[in-house]
This record gives sequence, structure tokens and C-alpha cells, in this order.
Amino acid sequence: MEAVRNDDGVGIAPVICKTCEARHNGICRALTPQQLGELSRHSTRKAIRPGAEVQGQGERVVSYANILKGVVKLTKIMADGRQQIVGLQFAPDFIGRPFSAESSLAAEAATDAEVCLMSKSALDRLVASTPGIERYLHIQAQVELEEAREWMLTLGRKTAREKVASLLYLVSTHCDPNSDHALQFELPLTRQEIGDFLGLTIETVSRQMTKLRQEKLIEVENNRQVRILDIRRLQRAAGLET
Amino acid sequence: MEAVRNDDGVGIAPVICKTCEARHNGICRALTPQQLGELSRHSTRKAIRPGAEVQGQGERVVSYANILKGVVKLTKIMADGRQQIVGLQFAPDFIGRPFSAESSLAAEAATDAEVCLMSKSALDRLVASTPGIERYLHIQAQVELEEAREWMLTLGRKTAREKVASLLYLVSTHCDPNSDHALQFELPLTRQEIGDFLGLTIETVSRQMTKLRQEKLIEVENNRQVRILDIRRLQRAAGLET
DNA sequence: CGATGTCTTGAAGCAGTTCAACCAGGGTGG
DNA sequence: CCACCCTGGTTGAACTGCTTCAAGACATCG
Repeated sequence: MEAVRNDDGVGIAPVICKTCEARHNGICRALTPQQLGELSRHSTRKAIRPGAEVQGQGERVVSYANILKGVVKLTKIMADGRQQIVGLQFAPDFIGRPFSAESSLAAEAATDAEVCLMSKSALDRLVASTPGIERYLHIQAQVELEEAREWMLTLGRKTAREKVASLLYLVSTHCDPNSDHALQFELPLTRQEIGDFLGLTIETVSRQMTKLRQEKLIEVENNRQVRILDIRRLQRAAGLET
Repeated sequence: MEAVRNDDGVGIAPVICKTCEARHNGICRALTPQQLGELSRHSTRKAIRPGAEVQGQGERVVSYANILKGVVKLTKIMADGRQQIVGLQFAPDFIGRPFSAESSLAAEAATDAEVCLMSKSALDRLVASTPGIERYLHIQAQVELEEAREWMLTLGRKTAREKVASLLYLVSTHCDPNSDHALQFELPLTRQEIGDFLGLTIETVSRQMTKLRQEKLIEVENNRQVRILDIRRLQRAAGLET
């Protein structure tokens, strides 16, 4: 909204933010250069490898994070080890819950990823003073809620085939922030993780993938590279519309 | 926060709001008497019978609603009729999505209920001018998101028995706004609706209820009156903790 | 009192799980 | 360079938990 100012030195956006995805489409867009400068003093960029936690389940939340690159999975785990992925986040999504001190889920990198960690207290201060930030977070919460509910339908009422197709469709619509549908992409999840997202076992996931391949809906290379051959049929296989 | 003023007539809260649950614990708590008066001019109280829609899936949203009494279910329905309940709302919850013109789900009374319908445009104006309202809505969105994700775990990874126990536990913790656990309550849902919430068939729900009854975890009268005999065991049966 | 809607119970069927074997790629070390 | 293993994925066969189909019970209501 406000251009980067360049006059007295106070208004200049931090160098580190200049090329940042979050600066342009993420939460930082709602900040003035001054606020950005203030926040960046309490922020650090960090690369994380697949499997590394951004935030643990039940841990005290001391920082928020912005995804700059890669995919982060949000998981819940039961006492006996059963696991459910309850959300996938892509750049430039924001991770963390204002107003709640404890995390009820774990956030873990699914792919090689890069995040910008921000001090909770610093951002909380900004939220209190700048309505635009709360607006941004509120809208993201709405979107995540909508996605969660859509997924509840998938988990509760779809067949294994529809579930797997739904996942492929979801990834294709989220992995590239610039386009609506990526027709070719690298799956950010292992078969085990796909199972944990869909409420299925790896074997079932594998079988359904094989079937979709045989029916020429998709092509798979190296287990991860997916090319969608017929997006309409995939959509139908996912139980979306007709 | 601000007491009802009584001096010049401008600051008096509308009579209709005086005894309202939402006024005390719901969204209207964030309003000044003036705002309350303004909003109440664009609001109407309405009783709705079980099955009546507050908001249809895919409909244009023209009003928001506050639940004053009863239980409202949020449902998603697929093209072929498969249905999933994606949320239960109790008084004094708020229904409706600011920032999105279309509803992706239907809101329908599960029990006899009473709502306060508010004009979307009037409330949107208030949201824009009063940060406290957005804060309230933001927090509710966070809570609903948290609940939706908890339920994703239930849908994806729990057995039929655990699902039914989870539902009973959920209702017992939500139906009475004043206490943590109601040990006796009337189920707001039919077996069919319970099935639609848990991703099960009515028969499976019925069988699991019977088993829980036989195991003395609960007592059931008239199919709807439930008494929880052992909340700890019910909790364990729901897959919560140990 | 039948009629209707909701719930329960039983028996058979099947989608998805479980268990087990196998396969492919990619290090690692002899 | 090959033997080795290790991880992640596939495939097959047997099993099982939930669904489906069908019948009966129970309550409410004209």
C-alpha cells in the first residue's frame, strides 16, 4: 500500500526484506517501512530441512514464522502415535496463533524450506497497534478454516480414490503461488505423509496412485514428479462438482 | 467493557438486547451502547425450527447471525448428496464470514433455536470502525479453526468407537455455556446427523452407542437424553490422552 | 389404531487395512 | 567396482471394521 520511502533513512525497508515473498504478498505487506524495520530487528531467516520442526505440539509459542520457500505441514499426533496432517502451508503463509500461548499442533517442514522467524512479542505489539495486520491474520484464519472444513468433507465422506485425487488437486492448486493450476509439480509429501493427510495407509495411497496412473489421469516419475494429464477428469475423480 | 449509559437517551442499550446472551458473552459485548443501538435497528430476532436453514450453501450472504439459543450445524454437501457436518455452533456463537460474499456451507438449526439476524452491511461498517469487533471475530475464527483441526484428527484417524465417544465428549463440553462438563444433556443431533458429523452410517453409530451403554460409560433415555456415567473412561474411549 | 419416522439389531458384502514379500535407487565401505 | 544395506515405494493375499441391505422395535401422532 505504502511505497518504500527513501528520504531520511527512517523509512527505508530493511535490505533483507527487499526480495522477500512475504514482503510482497505475505503479512509484511501490511506494514509500513518503519514497522518493517522494527520487526526485522526481531526476525531471522532460517533454512530448515525436511522433518525439522518449526513448532512442536504442546510447546510454548515464542515465535511466529513466515514461510518464504517450501512446504510446511501441520500435524496432530495422538498418544499412541497415530498421526493426522491437518494442514499444508505454502509460501507466503503465516504460521502461528496470536492469542494462544500454546500450540496444539506441530509445524514441520515437508520439503526443504525457508522461514522468517519473528519474535512473538514484537509481532503481538504490532498487531495491537496496526489494524491492517490483524485484518491480514484474520483473513488467513478464515481461509485456513475454509480449507480445514473442505478437508473434513474429504476425510469423512470420500473414498480412497477420491481422497488421493483430492490431494493431487490440492497440491496442484497451491504449490505455485503465481498460477491457479500447476499441471506438473513435485509432490511435497512422502506416501506416508499423504496417508497421514488422507487418513489412509501408505499401501492404499500407493494402490490408488497406481490406478490413477493406469487410467491416464496422471503420470509419475521418480515417485515424486507428478504430471496431471487430464485436470477435468482428476477434478471429477476428486468428487468436485458433477 | 463499557457500562450501559443512562443520561441523554443516546447511550441506552436497546431493550431487546438487555437480556440477550450475545450481549453479555457474544460479539455484542464489544459494542458501545450507541453501536448496539445502531446495529439493533438492522437486526431481528428469529426463532427457527430444527432443519430450517439460517444460510444456504452457495447462497449469497446478506446477513450474519448470532445464536441466542439452541444448536446450529454447519454442513457441506457433495453433488451426489453425501453430507458432512463440519461444525456445531452453540450460543452465543457468531455465524457468517466477513470478507467473503458467498457461503461455502449451509447453516441449519439442529434443535429449536433462536438467532439474532444482523444486516451484513451494517455489521461490516461496524467492523471497519471498531477494532474490538474484528478482534472478537478473529478469535472466534481461531477457535473454530482449532476445533476443525481437532475434528480432522477424529475423522481421519479414529475408530468408530472413538468417534462416537468423541462426539459425546464434545457435546458434553459445549452444550452448557456455563460449565465445563455437562454430565447429562439432550443430544442435539439425530443418529443420521451424528453419522454425518463422524463420517459413519447411522447403523454404526447406533451399534457403538449400544456398546458404550453396555459398558456402562453412558446411559441413554428416549434416544436423546444422555447421562455420562464415567467421564474419564469416556475420555479414554475417545482417544484423548493416555 | 394404523401410519410414519427414528432407532436398533442381524447377516452378508466389501473397501481399506494388515502382513509380508519384493523392487528400485542411492549411499557406503571393502 | 561390486556387495551390502537402507529407505521409500509397490504389489499380493488374507483379514476385518465398517457398510449395506433387510427386518423388526419403539415412539409419536393423526
